[in-house]
Amino acid sequence: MKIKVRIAPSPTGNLHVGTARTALFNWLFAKKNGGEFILRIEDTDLERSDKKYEDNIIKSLRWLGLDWDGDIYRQSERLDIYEGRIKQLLDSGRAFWCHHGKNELEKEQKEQIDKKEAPRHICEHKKTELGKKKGGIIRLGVDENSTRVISFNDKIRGDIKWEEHLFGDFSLAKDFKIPLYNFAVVADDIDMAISHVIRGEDHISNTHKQILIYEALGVEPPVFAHLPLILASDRTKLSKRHGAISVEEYKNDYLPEALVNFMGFIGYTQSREIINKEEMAEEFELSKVHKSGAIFDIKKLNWINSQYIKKLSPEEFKKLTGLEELRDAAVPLITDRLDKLSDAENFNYLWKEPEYDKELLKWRKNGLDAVAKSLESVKKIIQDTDIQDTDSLRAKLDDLGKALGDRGLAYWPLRVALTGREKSPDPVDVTFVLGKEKTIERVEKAIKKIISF
RNA sequence: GGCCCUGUCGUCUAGUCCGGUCCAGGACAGUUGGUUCUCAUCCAACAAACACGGGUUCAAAUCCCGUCGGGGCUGCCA
Repeated sequence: MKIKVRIAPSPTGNLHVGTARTALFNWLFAKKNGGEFILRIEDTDLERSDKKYEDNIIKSLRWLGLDWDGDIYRQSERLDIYEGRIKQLLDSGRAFWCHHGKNELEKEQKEQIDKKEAPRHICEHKKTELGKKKGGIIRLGVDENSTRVISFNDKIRGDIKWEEHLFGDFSLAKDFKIPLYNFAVVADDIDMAISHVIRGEDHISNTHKQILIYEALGVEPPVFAHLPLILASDRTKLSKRHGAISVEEYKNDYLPEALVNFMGFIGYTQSREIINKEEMAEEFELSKVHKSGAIFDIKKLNWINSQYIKKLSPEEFKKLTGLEELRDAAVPLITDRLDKLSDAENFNYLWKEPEYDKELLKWRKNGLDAVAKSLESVKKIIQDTDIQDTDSLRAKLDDLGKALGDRGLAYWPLRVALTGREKSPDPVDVTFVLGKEKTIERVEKAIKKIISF
């Protein structure tokens, strides 16, 4: 059997991280088994679907590197397929036009819930000729007296069973060319010869309905596998109120490789902490996917991201941050201490004049006069030294520190003069990046700050 | 309410199928210490979990029963 999987997002919002994770797992499964991975846009809900979301989904999947095979399928372009299948169901008598109004159905279900029953609806007139279209809806007939148990073997969870009489008739389409989710999915998966349906856990309860549709259509269902959900920190399904949920919102701070690496860990234990998707694919087994939901832990993502940032080449880093003017030597100073790309701004003293209060120049109990003296000596050292030779500059500053009886008195004021910050990389490295001229300029500026009050 | 899924450190998890090697291991986060002018890195250490109750057994995180908890679905959305 040819392995064929799909990711089927609906364009009602930007690409959700949950959808992205599902896409990744489908991608991994396809790669591992030499199968095909298809992208199908489920845009049957005309009111909520929007082309701009479709564009975002496509763009985001590309950004993540989750490339699909072949053309993009859109349900809105496949209406004939649904019409054919819905007529087949109508002709065989498995589906029928239901004329109960929406309100009537809702009222009935409410009463059932009050009576502590499973909400369901069975049309009495499904076999009658009343069924000619007159503003009704097409539903699949389910035998309310059935004693049958519908079951499927989930590749992640094992057998999942359902008693057929527990769910009533359900809706398939509003019209021949207006299919509803459960029906459209089945019609498409059949037409596209999907072999494995790998999707989120929230679809488990749709699966039995879909199996009934396969059955009515006389087609063998595919293999199903339901991934655990991505949870927010309050353990509920990740949604808008939890903040960043679309891939879009991660693009400024995170590397796609890092996000993919992280998503690979939501519901799966990879053999290494840092692993790319090709390596994940080699080891991927559906049976090893976890069953319980996992919280989206941004701190772990940050750590993974920092690991990837450290490995960035100066060219890559400059391109990603737009800091094209930066000297290559400055890049590792930044990337070694970065979680999120946008935090590169914290190192702007490498390309901008720093501003700071002169009090910051003080080292421990030493007064500003001692600081000024130290800076004068430092300035002299820098003037007389080839600063590209960091070892020798460091040695001279060490000597100064010894002479002053405190290494900090030599290093701290210089560091603040150059960066204007409490925390920064080694001032010797910053000197190297800034160059002799700029360094002396900033040291002089610091001295002036002190003596000009 | 009904149905379905699920339950090991704060978080992600290893171990559960085939009970002993687990007074439960790793990673992230946290805390402390070391290196150090500060930060980061690195190193060392600390704290931290088998949801609960029964049962089976010489022995249970692992098997059985029950309870409780969490989540999802319950649409003429997907």
